[in-house]
Amino acid sequence: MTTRTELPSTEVACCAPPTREPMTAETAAVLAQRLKAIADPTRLRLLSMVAAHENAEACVCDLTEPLGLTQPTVSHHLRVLVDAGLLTRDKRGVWAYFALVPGALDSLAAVLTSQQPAEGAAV
Amino acid sequence: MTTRTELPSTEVACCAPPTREPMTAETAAVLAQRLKAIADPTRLRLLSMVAAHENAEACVCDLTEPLGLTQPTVSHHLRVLVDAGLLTRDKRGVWAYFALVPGALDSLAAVLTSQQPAEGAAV
DNA sequence: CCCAGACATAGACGTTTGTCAATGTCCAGG
DNA sequence: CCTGGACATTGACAAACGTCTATGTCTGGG
Repeated sequence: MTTRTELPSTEVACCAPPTREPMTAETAAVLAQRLKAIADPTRLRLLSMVAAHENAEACVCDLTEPLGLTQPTVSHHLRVLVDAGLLTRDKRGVWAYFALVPGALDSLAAVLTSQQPAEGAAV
Repeated sequence: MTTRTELPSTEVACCAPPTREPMTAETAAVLAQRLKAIADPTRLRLLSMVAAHENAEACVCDLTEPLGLTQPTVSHHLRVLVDAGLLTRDKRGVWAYFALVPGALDSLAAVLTSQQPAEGAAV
């Protein structure tokens, strides 16, 4: 830490002071948790595969085989995506159908571009 | 896996077949690696703090104190962000100045919304 | 009533990640 | 030169993560 605090202006400062307010630690923690949900190759492919279906809806059995992973692993990743508010689970009969939450990915992307919290769009 | 392969149409299918091509494993791996760089509370705050400066430029000494972390830890996170193509490092004299790469965050966000690789905008 | 199949959960294990203390490197001043 | 300060690098360690096997739960059919 440079001794930039309460010193006369003769002291050298390495950079200019901030003009805007930086992100809060709490906001960063919430955003990071949501980003962690999609910062995984398998989960990105799962999202893509669900989106590639006709009604943006797919069941586990169709998602397991193309990934080359076991069923419990796929189930685990799907749970992470559901908990992050990116997918919805709908169990009809024996099968569980997963669908994209409309606008969830877009609101996440919007936070990155605007550098604004946009707390209202959170889960 | 359901026995949906090479069976007559009398077999029940859990969901409709995909209409579009899902994301490649390689594309998912590259995207996930870039997302991992920003899927961390400390790094999100670092990006925000750099962006909050006047010229979108800041040195390590100004970033360490508000985070409450040690200097090597901050240096490590900055390295991750530089490697991910989100920040640039400019060492002038004794100090190292970090600046946002214009459009880097936006191109990352654009991939999420469009669900398209957009490889041309990669690092 | 029992069985088979679809999916979830629990526990275990190797790998990755975030953090720190200690040390190295480079630049500017005296 | 030699010293102090800014930053990077290394090594170590605990926590978190991704994956698997084994098992549980629930539903529909015979």
